[in-house]
Amino acid sequence: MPRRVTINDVATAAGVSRQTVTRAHNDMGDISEATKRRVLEVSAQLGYRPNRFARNLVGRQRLRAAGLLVGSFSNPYFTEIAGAFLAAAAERGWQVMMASRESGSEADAVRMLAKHVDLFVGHFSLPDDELAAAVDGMPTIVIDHRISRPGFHSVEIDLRTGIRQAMEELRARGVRRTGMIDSSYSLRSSPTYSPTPRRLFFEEFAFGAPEPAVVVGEESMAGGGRAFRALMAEYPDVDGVLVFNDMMAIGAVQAAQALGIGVPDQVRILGVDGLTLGAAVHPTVSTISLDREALVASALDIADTLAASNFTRTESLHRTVMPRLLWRESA
Amino acid sequence: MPRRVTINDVATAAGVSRQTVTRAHNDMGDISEATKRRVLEVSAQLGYRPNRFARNLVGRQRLRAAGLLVGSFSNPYFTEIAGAFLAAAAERGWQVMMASRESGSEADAVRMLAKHVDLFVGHFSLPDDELAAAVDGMPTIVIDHRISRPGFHSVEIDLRTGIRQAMEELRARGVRRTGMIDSSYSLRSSPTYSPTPRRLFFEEFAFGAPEPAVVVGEESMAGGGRAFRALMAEYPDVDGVLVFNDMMAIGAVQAAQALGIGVPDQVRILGVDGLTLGAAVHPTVSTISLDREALVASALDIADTLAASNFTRTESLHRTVMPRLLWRESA
DNA sequence: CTGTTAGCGCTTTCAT
DNA sequence: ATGAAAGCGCTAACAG
Repeated sequence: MPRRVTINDVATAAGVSRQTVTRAHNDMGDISEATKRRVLEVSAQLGYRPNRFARNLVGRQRLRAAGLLVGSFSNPYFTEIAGAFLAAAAERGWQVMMASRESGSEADAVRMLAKHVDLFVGHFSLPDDELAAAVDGMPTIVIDHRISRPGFHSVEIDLRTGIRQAMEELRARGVRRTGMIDSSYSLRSSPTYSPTPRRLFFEEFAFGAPEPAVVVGEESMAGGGRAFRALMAEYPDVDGVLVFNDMMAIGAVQAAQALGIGVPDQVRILGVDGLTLGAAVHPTVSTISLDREALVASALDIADTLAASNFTRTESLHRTVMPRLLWRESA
Repeated sequence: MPRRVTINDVATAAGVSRQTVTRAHNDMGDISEATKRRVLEVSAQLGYRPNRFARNLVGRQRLRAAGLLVGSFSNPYFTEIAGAFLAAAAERGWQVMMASRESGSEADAVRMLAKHVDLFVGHFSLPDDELAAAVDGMPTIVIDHRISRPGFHSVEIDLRTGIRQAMEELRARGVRRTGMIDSSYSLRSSPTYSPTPRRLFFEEFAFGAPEPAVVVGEESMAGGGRAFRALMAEYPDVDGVLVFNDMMAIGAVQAAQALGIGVPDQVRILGVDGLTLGAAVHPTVSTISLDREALVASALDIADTLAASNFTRTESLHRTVMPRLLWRESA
C-alpha cells in the first residue's frame, strides 16, 4: 500500500513551497495562473488528497457532526426519524453520521462513531450503566427515554397524554369497548413477555369492561393481522382497537376487511407512529403520531445548546414533545 | 461562547503535563491511579473533550469514512439502499455520513460532506460536468449510471437484461399483450416528459401488438393506481403490466382489485425495485429486484480498492450487477 | 507573486 | 511514574 501523498510530496514534485500548493487548492489568489495549473496537474498525477483531519484541525470554522443511532433501517418509523433528522440537521449546519443497531453490537457502533462526531443522538437499548460506559463521556441525547445523569440529555414523548386523549375521542365517537394489540418485542431479548409502556397507558384509560382486552402480536403487518383475528375471536364485543404501531395497524385493518368487519363502522382501529404509509393505504390509518419534526427539532435544540457552550456544559437538558392525533379514516 | 477546553487547560488545572492527561484519558498505564483519577475529575469539571481532528491526525489508525448521498428518505427504495449500505459498510470498517438530496442543493450537500469523508457514494442527479465541479476531486462512486472520467467510478444495474428476462417469462406464463406504467419524474425538472430508460427497454421487448401500450403516472401508490385505470381504459386487452417501481405497482394492484380485475388471473402486474414492502401486501408483488446487497457490496469493493491505494488511484473502476426476478403472487 | 515561520491539539518517542 | 521534545499535515500570518 503506497504511502498517502501529502502536501509536501506535491510541493517537492512541483518545485514549489507547501504554501503555494495550499493556494492552488483553495483558490486563494496571490498565485499565477501558470503555477496554479502546474501544481494542480502534479496533484492529480500523484493522486493527492488533502488530509481532512489536518485541514479541519487548523481551520477556524468549527465543524459540527452528530452521530445518529437508529434501531433498524427496515422499520419505517426509524427511517422517517432518520430522514427528518437529516433534513433538520442539514439546515442547522450539522453533518450526520449514522449507525444502525442491526449490525453488530450497540457498544461497538458507538465506539466507532465516537471518532467522527461531537455528540450522539438516538434510540439506545443498552441499560443506562452500560450505555454510560459505552459513550465514554460523549454528550448523548437520548430519544424517547428519560435519563438524568451528567452528559446525558433526553427528548421524551408524552405518550400517556396522547393515549388518554385518543381513548376519550374514541368514546366520543361511540366506541363501547376498547381493546389493544401490543408488541411482543420484549420476547426478543428475554424469555418472557413484558407489557410495553403503551400497554400500561392503555390499561389505565381502557373502558367498556373490567377486563382489559389485550392480545400480543409480532411487530409486522402480518403480525398485526394475526393479532387482530385473535383479539376478535377472544373479545368479540371490542369495537375500538389501539394497535402498538402503524405497521401492525395496517395489518389489522387488512385482516378486518378479510373478515368482513367494517372499518371504521364496526371496529375503529388506531395505530401509533404517524407513518406516511398509513396515509397511502385504504382506508387510511388513524394514528397517534409521534411527531418526528418536533422530535428532531428538540434534539437539535439541545445539540445547538451544547455546541454553543463548546461542549463544556454537562448538566442534563430535557424536552418533551406531545404526540398529535391524526384522525384519518380507520377510526 | 466559552473557548473550547483543550488538553493544555486540563494539564494546567490539574498541575500535570499534557502527556499525563493523555495517559489518563487513553488508559495508557505508566500513571498512578491517584493522578489518573484526579486528571479525569478535572477534565469532567472543565468539560474537556479531546479534539477529534487532532486525535485522528496524529493517530496511526487511518479512519475511513464514506459520504452517502441518497435521493430521498421518503422513498423506500433509497432507505433500503441506505440500510444495506450502512450494514455492509460497518462490517468493512467504513463509517457512513449521509446526506439527502431533498434538503437544499445537491452541490451544497456534496460540499458539506466533503469535509468529513474520504469518498462519495450515491445517486447523483447533476449533469456529469456539474457533478465533477461539485465533488472537486473527491473520489466518487456513482450508483446506477455509468460515468467514465478520472476520479469517478460506477456500479451499474443491468436493467435491460432484467426486463428482457421478465418479458420472456411473462410470455411463458401466457400473457398476450404487455403494457407499461412509466414514471413522470422527468416532468419535475423539465417542462416536457421524456421516457425513462425503463420504458425504452420495455418497448424493445414488448409484445402482443405493434403499438406499445404505455401510460405515464406520478411516482406514488396513488399515482400507480390512477395510471393503471388509464392504462386499462385505453388498452383493455393488456394482460401483463410492467410498472416503473414497486410503490406504483402496489397502487396498481389495489386499483385492479377495486375494478374487480383479478391479479394475476386476468392481469399480471410486475414492479421494479424488490422492496420488502412488496412481500407484505396481498397479493404480494412480483418484481425485478435491484439487488441491494449486491449493489452496495460492489460499491464497497470499489471503495476498498481505492482505500488500499490510499486514494492515489484515479482510473475509473466499474461493476455491473444483475437484477433478480422475484416471482411473487401478482405476476 | 512566492517562501518562511509559527502553530492548530494531540500522541509518540525518549529522557529523567 | 512523569515531563520535554518532536512531529502528524495543513493553513494563517508575515516576510520578501
